Amino acid sequence: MRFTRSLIPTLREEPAEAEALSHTLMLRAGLVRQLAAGIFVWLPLGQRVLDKINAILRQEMNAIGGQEITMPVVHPAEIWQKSGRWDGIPEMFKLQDRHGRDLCLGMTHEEVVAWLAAREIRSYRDLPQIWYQIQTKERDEARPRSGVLRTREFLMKDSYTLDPDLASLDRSYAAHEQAYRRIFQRCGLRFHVVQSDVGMMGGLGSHEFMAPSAAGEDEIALCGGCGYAANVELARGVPVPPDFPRWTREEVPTPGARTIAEVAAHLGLDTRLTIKSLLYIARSGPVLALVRGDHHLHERKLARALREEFRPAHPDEMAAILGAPAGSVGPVGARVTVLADEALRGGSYVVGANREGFHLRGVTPGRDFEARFVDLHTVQAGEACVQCGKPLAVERVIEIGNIFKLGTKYSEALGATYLDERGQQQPIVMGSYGIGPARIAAAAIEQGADADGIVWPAAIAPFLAHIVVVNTRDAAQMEAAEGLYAECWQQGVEALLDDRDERPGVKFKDADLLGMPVRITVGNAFVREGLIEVRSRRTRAERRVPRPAVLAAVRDLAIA
RNA sequence: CGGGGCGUAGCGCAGCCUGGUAGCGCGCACGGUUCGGGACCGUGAAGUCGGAGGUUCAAAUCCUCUCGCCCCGACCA
Repeated sequence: MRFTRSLIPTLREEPAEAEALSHTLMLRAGLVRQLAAGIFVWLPLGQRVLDKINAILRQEMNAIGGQEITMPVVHPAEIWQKSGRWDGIPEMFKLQDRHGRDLCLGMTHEEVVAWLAAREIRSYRDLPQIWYQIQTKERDEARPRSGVLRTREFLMKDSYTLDPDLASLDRSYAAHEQAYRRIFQRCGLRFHVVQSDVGMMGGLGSHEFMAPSAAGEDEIALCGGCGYAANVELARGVPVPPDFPRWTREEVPTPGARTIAEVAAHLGLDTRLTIKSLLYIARSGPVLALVRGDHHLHERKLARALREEFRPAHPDEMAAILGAPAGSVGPVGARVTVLADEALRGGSYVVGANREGFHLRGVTPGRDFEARFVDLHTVQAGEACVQCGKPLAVERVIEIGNIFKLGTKYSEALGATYLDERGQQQPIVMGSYGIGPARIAAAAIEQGADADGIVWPAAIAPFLAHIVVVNTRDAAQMEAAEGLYAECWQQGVEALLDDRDERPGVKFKDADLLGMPVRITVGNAFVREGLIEVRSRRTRAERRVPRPAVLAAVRDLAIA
């Protein structure tokens, strides 16, 4: 690829709309352009990155027996109505055809896979199967953000396993986990595999592949001692308990104190000696959820404990149900269901008195009020690991892949069954597995970039080598560069030739911004001494070598 | 969906408060001088000031509505 004949629109300045590092750099390096909120055009260089990633995906999926197929983007409503997912998913794009038939745009393909399996799989002899595709997904996200990290239209490698039973599913699932590890390793990413919430997907278990990055939307808890790793939406930790004072239960005035911080300051206490009382309205009635004053309630944890729909109470409901405004409510004497975080068991705390401007001191959950103890608080760094007791670390991460054990939910809904060895009809056991190639690209940028621009892992770089001709009007330089360019491609080294009639500084800056692993410079050293400069983008190590040694130096530095 | 911010030339921004018909830097085109880390001089092209309505002799500027984009939160199959 020659720069002068390519669409590589690099930007000198940071685009105003970009906040995340990867977003800024993808725009500046001319990889993508945004058409609308969460909808992107992939330009030639960005497309090459996706192609590299997709090639790795295909290799590793094929290696575990995956068969590539392509399913449609447009789906009839019927299959989603059968699975029960037609209603209640706000992210689903819905439309009608000219006859008024309901259709939707595919946000995932369990329904189509189950439909296909229902028609084509008949016997246990047909199982197991692994089907995958690399295809566009459409999700009307409430808030697209961070460049290509959360978009409304995106490419996804999604695969689906069909197995006769749970033991076989476990094998398919394990094969995927191993394939995913290889994929992310080959893409040059740092990542963790963590336990995750199965969410509304329903299912028997799931894991997420998480790449550490400040731009991530998720947080995970990690134990350096035993390897425990989980998304904070379900990660459990044991907080260090505070020293409880010996106090007798009594009501104390806390005029004007509305927040935990104000109450604690007013009483001269550590916030860890207070309890935060949060009122929710569930379908079956009001629920008071309690966490320690310095903790945050995780609503996904509350959702798992309640198993019904709920929402935060409005201020007037709080007053009507508990007789006090938000800052003064508490569990003692409250005639509502009380859920208390397990960290509160056995301690002695300050809680709201359900009387405006007053709190109760010396309250022990379980003794002074009845409560169901469940895990509700969001793990914080430093809490003890539930498995080994070592302190947990909390890291911000980008979700680059996930794997689900689905079970028979979709196969039963769509009638995907097989006949077992005894001629009995059985539902097919399914698994589903996803990877977002754009997120791999963004995570690679986030993890590798330096102050000058992108630093691509060699495996997914648009090109391995970037040839800079210092002076394109010097015939000798141009001829040498052309020769090197041809030789690179002949030898399987994909190269970009910057043949623009620009000053060297411009070309060096762009080379750094674009981030190819190796830069080859043809300039004065060649004119004077016949030497070519070969330089590593990542380490900045540079070698001056005679022409015949260039390719070897390129390969050498690309690995370094 | 709740909260906040921003829409002026391809990009980054000023002008708006205090109305008088648009400007700077980069980029782009042409000419010249330069040429190893985003050169310099000169000339030039390019803008329905997001859109609609209103106030006014006059609106980028004031008012109303509306569309779009970004950020925080909720949500995220």
